Formats: sequence, C-alpha cells, structure tokens
Amino acid sequence: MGATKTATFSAQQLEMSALFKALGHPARWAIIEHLMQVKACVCGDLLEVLPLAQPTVSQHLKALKQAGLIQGTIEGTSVCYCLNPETVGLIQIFASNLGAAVAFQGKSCC
Amino acid sequence: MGATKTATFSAQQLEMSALFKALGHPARWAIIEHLMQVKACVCGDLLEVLPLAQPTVSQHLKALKQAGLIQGTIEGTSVCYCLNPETVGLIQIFASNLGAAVAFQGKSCC
DNA sequence: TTTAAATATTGTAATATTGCAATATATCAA
DNA sequence: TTGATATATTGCAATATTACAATATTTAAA
Repeated sequence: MGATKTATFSAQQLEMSALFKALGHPARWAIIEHLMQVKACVCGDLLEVLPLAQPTVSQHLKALKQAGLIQGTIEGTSVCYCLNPETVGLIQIFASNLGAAVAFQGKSCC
Repeated sequence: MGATKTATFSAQQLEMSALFKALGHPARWAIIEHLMQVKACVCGDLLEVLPLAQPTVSQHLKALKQAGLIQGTIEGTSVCYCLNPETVGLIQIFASNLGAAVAFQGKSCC
C-alpha cells in the first residue's frame, strides 16, 4: 500500500494521466506557459523565470520531455526546448471530447 | 527542500496546475472517463469500475471535487457525482490557447 | 428507536515527489 | 589540450501521495 496500482489500469489511462501529471506542478506549468509565449528556450532562460535552482529546472524539463509535452534539441552547449505539437493535439482531443460530453449531458447534475 | 515552492508561484498558476494534478492519477482519470460516459454516478458504482477499495475511491472523489472537476450532491444515503461544466470550460480554454500558440509558432522546433 | 446501507474520515505504512549541493558530462573557443 | 559555458546526473533530506483497515457519520427503512 502506498504506491499507485499501475498494473491495474490500461496503457491509455496511464499515458494520459501521466501527461496531465506533468502539467500538475506549478513550475512545469510555468514552463509550458513560457514556451507558449516564446516558442523556444534553453534551460538557462528558465532560471530567470522560475524561482528554482538549475538542477531542479533541468529535472522538470526532463519530466515534461518524458511525458511528451516538450521536445529538446541540442544546440551547441545548450539544449533548445519547445512544445511538442503531437501531444498538444492529444490535449485538444481530450478537451474536445470532455466538452462534447458535458454539452450532450445537459446542464444540471442529479 | 522537498516540498513544492508554492509561495513563489501566482494564484492562477497554482490553480491551473492543481486542476491538472487532479487529472494526473490513473484512478481519477478513470473516474472522469466514466463520468463522461454515464453523466452521473455514486461512489459505489465506481467500486465496480476501479480496482480500489471504498475509502480510496472516496478519497479520489474528494480530490477531484476539491480541484473543481466534479460536483457532488447528496441523494439519500448516497452522493451523486458529475462533471463540473465550469471547470471543463477552463480546460477547453487552455487547450484552445495551447493549440493556437503551437499553430502560430509553426511546425518546427529550433 | 433500531438496523441496514452508503459514504466519509482517521490513522498509518509504503512509496513517490521535490529541491538542491555536489559532481559529471558535453561542446565550443582559445 | 585547457578553460569556460551549459546542462544533466547523483545522492540525499524533507515533504507529499497513495492505499487500506478500522471507524465514524448520515440517511432510509422497518
């Protein structure tokens, strides 16, 4: 007891919840917000945006990359990060389905 | 060290990341998926859908309610849960903004 | 009022996450 | 090669999350 019962959920449920889990931290959320504004940035840029130390920012970037939310390409001594359009598409599909379900169900609950 | 540096992020960043954090667990994700299909359900229904014990399901429902994702109304001895249209709207706005940003930025990164 | 049914709360153990100092790695320039 | 710059990794302490047994609460029916 204590750990998430990973084995008992479907691969899709695990993948999608992992995606949203990555968005579920203010620092990672702030990184996504920043990338929406600037298109691309390097780790060092984020040190001026976030109240966190370099290793911590690097760790959050790794989590976002692992979840598929961002891409990183090496550019000399730095790494250029940007949003991953494919995963953005998944989020849009979910939001669309969610909105459609609520609209179809009508306004009131119970 | 160890705890999230909550105090250094904006209220909006904290609210939105908390919202997605609630979606960031397979059990809570499964509950949302279920509510998209059936419109409303009680805690007991979910015991047949999820591989978890009753207190655990109740706890996840509480988390979803606290994040604003679901509503719960008392119905006799049980509680009827359903999606919260207002919060669904927030998710749709975010997805829309995210999609617009990526579209505006163009396809390639770096 | 008692009993049953449904859900919530509490307490606790196991595990995961967060943040950072110290250190490692990798690339460019001199 | 050496030094400088940028990022990643490791190790660890503090904190948060997850899951459930036991128990409490709440409402309906008998």
